[in-house]
Amino acid sequence: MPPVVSDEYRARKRSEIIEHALICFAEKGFQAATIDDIVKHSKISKGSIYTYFKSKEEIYIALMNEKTVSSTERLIEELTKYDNAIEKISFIFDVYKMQAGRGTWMDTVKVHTEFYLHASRDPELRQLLIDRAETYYNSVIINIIEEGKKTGEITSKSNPDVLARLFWSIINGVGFQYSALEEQYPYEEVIEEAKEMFIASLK
Amino acid sequence: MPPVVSDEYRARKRSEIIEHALICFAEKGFQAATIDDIVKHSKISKGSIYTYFKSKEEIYIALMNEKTVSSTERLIEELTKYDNAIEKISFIFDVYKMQAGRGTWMDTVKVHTEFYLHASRDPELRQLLIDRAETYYNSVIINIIEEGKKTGEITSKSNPDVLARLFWSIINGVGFQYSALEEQYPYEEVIEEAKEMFIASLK
Amino acid sequence: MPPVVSDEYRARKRSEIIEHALICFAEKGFQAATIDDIVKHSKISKGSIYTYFKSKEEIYIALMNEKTVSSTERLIEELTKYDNAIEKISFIFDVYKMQAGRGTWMDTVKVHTEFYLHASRDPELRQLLIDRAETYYNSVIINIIEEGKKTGEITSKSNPDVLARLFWSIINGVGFQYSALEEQYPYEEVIEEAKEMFIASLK
Amino acid sequence: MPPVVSDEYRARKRSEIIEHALICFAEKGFQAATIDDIVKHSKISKGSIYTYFKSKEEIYIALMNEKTVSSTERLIEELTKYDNAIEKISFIFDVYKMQAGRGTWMDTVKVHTEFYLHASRDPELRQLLIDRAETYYNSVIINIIEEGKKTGEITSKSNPDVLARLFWSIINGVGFQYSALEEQYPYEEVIEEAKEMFIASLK
DNA sequence: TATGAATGAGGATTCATTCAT
DNA sequence: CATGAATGAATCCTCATTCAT
Repeated sequence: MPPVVSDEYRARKRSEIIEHALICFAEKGFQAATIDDIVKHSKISKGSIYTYFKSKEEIYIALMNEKTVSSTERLIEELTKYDNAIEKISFIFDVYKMQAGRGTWMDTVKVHTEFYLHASRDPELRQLLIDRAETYYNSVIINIIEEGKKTGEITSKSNPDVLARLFWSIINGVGFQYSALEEQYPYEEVIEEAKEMFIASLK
Repeated sequence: MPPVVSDEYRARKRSEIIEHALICFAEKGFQAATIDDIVKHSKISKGSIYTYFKSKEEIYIALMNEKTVSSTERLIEELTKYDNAIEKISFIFDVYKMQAGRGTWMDTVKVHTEFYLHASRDPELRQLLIDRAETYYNSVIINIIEEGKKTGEITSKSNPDVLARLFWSIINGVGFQYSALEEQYPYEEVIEEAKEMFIASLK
Repeated sequence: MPPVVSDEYRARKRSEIIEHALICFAEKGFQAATIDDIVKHSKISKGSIYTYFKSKEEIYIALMNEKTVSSTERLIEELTKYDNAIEKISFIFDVYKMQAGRGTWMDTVKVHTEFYLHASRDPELRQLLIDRAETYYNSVIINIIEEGKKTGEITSKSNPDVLARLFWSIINGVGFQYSALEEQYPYEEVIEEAKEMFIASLK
Repeated sequence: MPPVVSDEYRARKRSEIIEHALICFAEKGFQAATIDDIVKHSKISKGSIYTYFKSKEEIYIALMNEKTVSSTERLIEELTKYDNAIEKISFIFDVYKMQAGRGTWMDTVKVHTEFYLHASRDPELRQLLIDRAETYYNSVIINIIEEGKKTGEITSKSNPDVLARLFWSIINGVGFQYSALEEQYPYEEVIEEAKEMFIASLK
């Protein structure tokens, strides 16, 4: 018997659930958000959700994976447009700066941060986090820095790995404060300041 | 007739509960940690906990208040030892750098971060967060920067409020990543890098 | 897609829960009866009970509503068989007299009485009580009395509202004493005596 | 060693507790009223309450006993002022009629009714109820009726016990409805109507 | 696959009662 | 005797997950 529905149908349904789950998790937090919240928000029945994901936690993990992967892939692709290291760094700051005022992004930051906390308490997930920091985040910055050093754009003697860690810590720290304080936090100015500071330190 | 127990006794008991709650909340997260966990960990009976706090959330809030207030007060007091703005900033970075490897501090960071998320979803608590950011955090840095400008140590034209925001976002961002990744994260080096970067940008 | 279960199924389930709750409430009282008592008695799971009623109190209120409404409706319908006012009054006394020895009815009286106490302490429920006294109880008697006055059967000059109040107070008072003292209370004789007394006073 | 405090002191303290408990029980119901409510209302410490009564239920029982005994004794004494049976009955109705608007009395009725329910569920207390109905209540009315029959005032052929039961059922029924509906219930008129009806039936 | 009713373990909170001071 | 802190059993309710239709 052939599959009753296409793989593509299943993939779309999964995405749909994930999208609604993100909003629910952002609104109430992972623990406080219930499957019923997702049901209400997505209008997909509880039974259906459980045919696509075997637990609430699995939705959470899938959510994080897909967001990270897709956003990083897009970022890397866009970076190819620039061939100057400083411009690349500058571009990444600008990408985050542009997120100002976007609810979806604030939601993502909240869920992302909470997932970090969650994952840091589970050995398996923690490893995933560590791997991902390496694969998706640090390597991007390290590559740019090393490239910049070759061309002489960057003269900083600092350890590229440390710089990469600091880079993402700043992005996360600023984004997190913004997602919590919202309009009370001068997000764009702070990102701009961070950009100047970080780039100055590289030169 | 004298009171059955002194105010001081009660204050100590409250602190004791808070201390144990911090560990439990850090270990499992606020939602996942149960009152029974605190009972087991503290060996204080459930009923007793509820005579000192009227809900789990109240413990959480008290925990945050006391940690913030006492640590900030200590910090401010110690800052008076330095009369140079750059030295003051440098000292604060050093204070955080010294926390490396201290489990208690990593616990505090996790609980602190989670509380931020929690509070950002509750109008009343969110206001508390905003007020506290102003009163306890930003003002400290703004004062130092303005002092430094007067003495000519600091020449940066940037908005002191924005700088203060960035400062704490970096501290939080770095601390958070560290608390999640632990020994995988080169905390001391990152803090050192951040210190140099931030101070360079002020001059 | 058709609903998984019919409305009728749900209505029956609700009734079932209510029926078991009545017995539990009668046996121990509303407060003392636990949800687990209802679970044990009905063999319906706790979760299920909570999908039909959102709290123990809601079961209580539903219980009172359905009992009152259905029993009054039946009573009114049966009254149409008589076209003589005195016979109607006599019939109502007889209906209550017939309840002698029926455990279900004694249960209902107890729960009913306790609900009165409960409701008298809650502004919203108290209003419901007042409205119901008017709509379901007093009006029935007042209508009969006024009808009887027109036909000349009833010559009493007393206020029909006061007579209606007295009528129900007697029914309740007698029923309540009976439900508490059971076989120690000569219920049928007392109801009979009350009937004669009340009817004599109307003529 | 002689007793530290006099019996009279103890008796007064007990009464005091009982008086406050009555109000608390009336306000919230026996189960819902907590010992802490009584503590707050009476300003007597929890420990103290437990030196005078060994449980919450004991307060309840003591409350009922003292109220019943003292009020009945007073009633019987006052009845001696009348030497006519009808006047005596009339007087009792008047005593209850006079209670209109007295909060204390409405409180007593509520607590009394709830105690009935409570006691009817406990074999020991139920017996106490049955005995008391006989000793304190029915006998009073039966005596009057039998006296009235002797003097020829009363000609009713009805069983005096049944009449006595009906008498108290009416008093209770009317009182209870009044205590629940308060100003919505025309208490005085209903009592007056009941009095006329009952007396008419005796003659 | 889709649905939503059923399940019951789990968790926050309450409160009568005890007992050290 | 008086006090009120300590105790933990008891209870309501939630919610992730399962499964019959």
